[in-house]
Amino acid sequence: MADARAGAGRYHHGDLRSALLGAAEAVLAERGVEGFTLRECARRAGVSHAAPAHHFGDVTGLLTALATLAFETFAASMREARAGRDAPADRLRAIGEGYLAFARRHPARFRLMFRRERLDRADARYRAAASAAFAELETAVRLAAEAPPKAPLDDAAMAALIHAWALVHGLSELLLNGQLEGVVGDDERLRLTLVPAVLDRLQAP
Amino acid sequence: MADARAGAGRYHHGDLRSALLGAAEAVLAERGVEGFTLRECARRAGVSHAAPAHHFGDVTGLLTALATLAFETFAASMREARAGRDAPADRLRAIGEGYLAFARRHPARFRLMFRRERLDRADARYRAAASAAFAELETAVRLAAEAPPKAPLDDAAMAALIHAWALVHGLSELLLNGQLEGVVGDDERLRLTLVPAVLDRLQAP
DNA sequence: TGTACATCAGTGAACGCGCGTTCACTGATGTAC
DNA sequence: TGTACATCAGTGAACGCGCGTTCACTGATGTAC
Repeated sequence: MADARAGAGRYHHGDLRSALLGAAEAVLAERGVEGFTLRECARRAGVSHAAPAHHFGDVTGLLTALATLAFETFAASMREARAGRDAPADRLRAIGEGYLAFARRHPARFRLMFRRERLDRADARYRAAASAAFAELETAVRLAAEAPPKAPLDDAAMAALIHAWALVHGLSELLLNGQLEGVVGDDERLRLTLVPAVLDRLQAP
Repeated sequence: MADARAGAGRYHHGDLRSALLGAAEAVLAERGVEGFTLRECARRAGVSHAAPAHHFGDVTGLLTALATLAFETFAASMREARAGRDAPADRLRAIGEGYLAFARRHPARFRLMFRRERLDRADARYRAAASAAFAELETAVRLAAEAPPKAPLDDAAMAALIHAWALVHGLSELLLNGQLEGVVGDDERLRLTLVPAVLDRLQAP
């Protein structure tokens, strides 16, 4: 019978790729992109420091894989938030909630996804995942702006899309960086009243 | 007669503090916060690598001083943009333009200012400079929302303030990270039509 | 069913690198008398 | 005007650190026959 605990004392790990991604997730959450190192990931996966190169090549490779997974979770967060909200304005607002919810729940992943450095943005899987996530937002804006499903967006609709994205992205950034604490003070008021009020502005494109 | 070129071959530099800030500015612009090191700053200032500690203590000290200067330039950028624009809606829009203009002109400084790590956000001068910059935005929103100059903002006005900040901040981030390129394609259209159209949304709080 | 062999996954020692920090020092400047 | 001395600014050698990368290796797995 095979050992149920994958990798326990065995020479071959069995599923090192997944184990490394899990470890990397934790390192990223704890130390951010800046403090992220391959050696620490290997350490946590209980494997020699040269092992990750086998699966991901280098730091960029591992982080790109991580960002790809993050984009998938991100898209799922928006998809879940919009479930059952059929009116276009409701749906757009819900997408905003899903966007923000992900940023708050996974700050390190969120910051990673939108970086330029240490990420291979030309990677096919990364691009696909990023596009799929963005499509959630775009579709919601299209519906709210009553734009046809496939045709290129005209200036007004495109401006509405950029507005929606910038608004919800900026809100995420400001919250993540703790910038709004200095402005509002009362955290309850910020969370329960102001943030929802700002998200309301997504309703009318 | 004293040597006019400060620091030329002399043991005492004369104005090392300024020279280090200048060098640090360049290092930051070229390598970003991540690639920022004290030793490189010292190298560029033509001074031993232990010298910066004398003036700034450590990396955080130097970066905090740099961020403080950046906030001052940032506030100036908004002040200049609003000069001569007296109608409240015009003024708010102009503040947005100044905000964005600074972000585009000084991406590394912009990113530095809003960081949490490697920055002493409790530093008095840093706080003062950050507050002064933020006051530009707040005042413009107050005028546009017809809120009294000193009293605390009510929910609607506060939401308008956060909306304005998030919008313009998010737009800056997305542009800086090149996120919008994949969406719009045509750079002219983005710059000349869409960004102004998004900034227009600052007019009605 | 067994054997040989290729392929793959992971090891561990070694390398060179640049960093921040420390520390005794030295050269310059300013001040007291 | 001169001298002594304290203070300050900057030096340069040394330290330890963790990193990424390389490389010959070894142990396990799978496949061909």
